[in-house]
Amino acid sequence: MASVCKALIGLHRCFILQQPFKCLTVKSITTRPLWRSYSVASDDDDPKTTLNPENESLLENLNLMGVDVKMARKRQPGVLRRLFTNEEAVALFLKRKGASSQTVASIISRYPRAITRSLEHLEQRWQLWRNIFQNDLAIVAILDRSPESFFRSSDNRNLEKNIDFLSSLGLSNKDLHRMFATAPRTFSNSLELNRQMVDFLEDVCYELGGTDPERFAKTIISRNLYILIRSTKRVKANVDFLKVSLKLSDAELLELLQGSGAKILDLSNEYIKKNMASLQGRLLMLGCGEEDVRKLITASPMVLYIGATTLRTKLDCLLKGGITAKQILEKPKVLDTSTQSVNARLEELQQIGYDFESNGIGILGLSQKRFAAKKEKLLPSKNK
DNA sequence: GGCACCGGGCTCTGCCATAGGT
DNA sequence: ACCTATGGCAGAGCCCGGTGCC
Repeated sequence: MASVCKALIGLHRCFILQQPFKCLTVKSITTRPLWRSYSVASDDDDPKTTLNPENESLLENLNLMGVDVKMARKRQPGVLRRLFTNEEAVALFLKRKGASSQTVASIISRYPRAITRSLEHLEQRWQLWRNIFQNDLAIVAILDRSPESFFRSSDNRNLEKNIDFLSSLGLSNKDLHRMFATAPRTFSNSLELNRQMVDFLEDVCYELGGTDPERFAKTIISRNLYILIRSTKRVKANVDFLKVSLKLSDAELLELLQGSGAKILDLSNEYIKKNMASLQGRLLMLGCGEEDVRKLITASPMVLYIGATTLRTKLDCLLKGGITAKQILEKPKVLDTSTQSVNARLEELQQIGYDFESNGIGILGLSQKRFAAKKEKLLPSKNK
């Protein structure tokens, strides 16, 4: 069978050699690729379809596998024109790792280039991931969520170098694991790109008069695992924006960035600006001073994470419940609670006659468990 | 026991543009 | 001419509990 296949491939090559074919750039495919009888489109008048028709037996195969061919075509049309692909081997490989047929189909639909990877490449890449994860299913789950992260790069050596590099920064295994799980794209970045971000962070530290740039970079990355999938341009814009708009000294900015500010560094720059403006506008309108707002944001940069609309509804909801802007400034943690929870809690507390003026609003920012316990304690005394 | 402070956990893809290779 | 690999972007919060102080 294999020899027949080989012979056919040889024949096929002779046939297609006259064509300008880049379709044979199968440098990474080392397992036996599938040979197919692809029919040249009958409509010879159209040079496009004649020169680059889709591989019909591939389409058939994909259809049989339950792949959404329409989606695949939209995403990576070139893959459907390839003469040699590995869909069967890839599917088998993934299934052996515990992926269901639906998962496999969904992965290929969303990232068709997956079927151009060789078995050898896959085994290697999988092994590198397995050094981080305990079992195959954890990896399958990530592939199912984000096939592109796993399949986009064909460079396993680069993946290896990235792991080495990130480990060398002093990131713990736990951090690496979380990064693989939550920002897998990081590992498909070129080593150079990741290095650029780390260099950039270290430069920021230097410029702000910090003394331990390596620790600074490590801290920010570990606090914000998404940072490495952002552009330095974006992060720089955010650093600059925070510095100017919060009127921070170098030392203050340094503190902020490696503290709670790290989490908002990866936000889109326009978004962070919009949120800042909206927050300032609202609070000033409610009679807060500019300095109050500045202090609030410096102390709880996470408030900038909240979109303008969410913030507006949340503030409205608090105010309607009788909470004052001043109380919110004093206990910004309440903004950490979802509008839904805030609403529910306000209602529950109103029913038992809770007085925010004398008891404060801290109760609104507790975890569900602590809130329930606290409420439980309030009840009997109220009923007496 | 109660509170404040703080940090951590979860989570984040799917698309487009383009340089560069054949 | 066409394809691959890679960079970059928009999108948009909430919850939990340890610890230490009173």
